[in-house]
Amino acid sequence: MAKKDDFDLEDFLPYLLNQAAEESSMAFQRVYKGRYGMLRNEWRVLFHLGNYGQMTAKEIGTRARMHKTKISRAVSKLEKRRFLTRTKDDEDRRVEHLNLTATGQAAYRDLHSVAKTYDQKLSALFPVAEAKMLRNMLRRLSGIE
Amino acid sequence: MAKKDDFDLEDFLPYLLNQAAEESSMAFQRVYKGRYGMLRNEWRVLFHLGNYGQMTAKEIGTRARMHKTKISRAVSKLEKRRFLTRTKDDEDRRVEHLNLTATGQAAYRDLHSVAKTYDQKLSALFPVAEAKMLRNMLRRLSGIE
DNA sequence: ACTTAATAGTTGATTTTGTAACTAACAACC
DNA sequence: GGTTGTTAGTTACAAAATCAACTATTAAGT
Repeated sequence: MAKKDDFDLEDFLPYLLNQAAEESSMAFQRVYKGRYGMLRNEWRVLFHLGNYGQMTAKEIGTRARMHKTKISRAVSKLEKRRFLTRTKDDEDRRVEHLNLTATGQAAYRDLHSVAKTYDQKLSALFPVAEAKMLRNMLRRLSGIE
Repeated sequence: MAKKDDFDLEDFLPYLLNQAAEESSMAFQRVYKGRYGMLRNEWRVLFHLGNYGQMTAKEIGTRARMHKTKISRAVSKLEKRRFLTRTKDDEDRRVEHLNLTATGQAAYRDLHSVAKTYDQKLSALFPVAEAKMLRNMLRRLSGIE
């Protein structure tokens, strides 16, 4: 019996995106969780600081599109584990500048290298041009309103 | 100052996938939440039953890759709201067959049509061939182990 | 038949998230 | 300079996810 409708749940882009996102996050999650007991938000904050250097919580939130409470909690945990330090801005004392400690940087380098390898493995599923196109399409989809 | 490393966080596929998934889910979430007070898991169960007809919780879990506790709770809520009914299997009385009620089917049809329209809008961001390729790539990424 | 293992689904305790209200600091306006 | 508004970040409480333990039923091995 053929489907009476041509639009199948498994063609629904948000669904496909979710499945792919979840599946592809899993393997990597096991690494940062296993090695450093980190949660996803903590890893994201770590990665942003490692990648872009000193940032404020606000800046991370804007870039990563994370809500400020997520960042606040992630920063607290990372601070408790001595992965980062805070320093108040002199001119605007509401603002805190976040910096990775040596420990944090080591963790970042480690995870960065795992991520890079993993990304290459995923990308290798497709021809180079297609993998590049995929990234562009995903970026485009992220910018919808 | 150029980046010292060629691998940027914003190129990381799991990250891009998550952003795109989250962004594209949001608009649709507002609909099923607003119209029917549903959560994502409830919508997923509803959609599976609407799409494939009678199923067991186990079958839904396998197809949608949802954990059984999520399904159990989603099914309870949908049952409470009279969107579905359960019937015990005669041969194996552990198994419950789930079916949408008329109300459930109406909700499904409504949301299905919204999803279809929304999917077309998303797909229209790209040429037809590319949109098709995107789906294929996402399916491929979902099947990684 | 009887013990052990496996399976479908539920429940409860803990962790994590989400939402909203909050503090503290700055800015703008009059 | 005092009122009002805005912004950075935190905290408290409710909602939801996770993980392990649980019930009930079936299957398998002896």
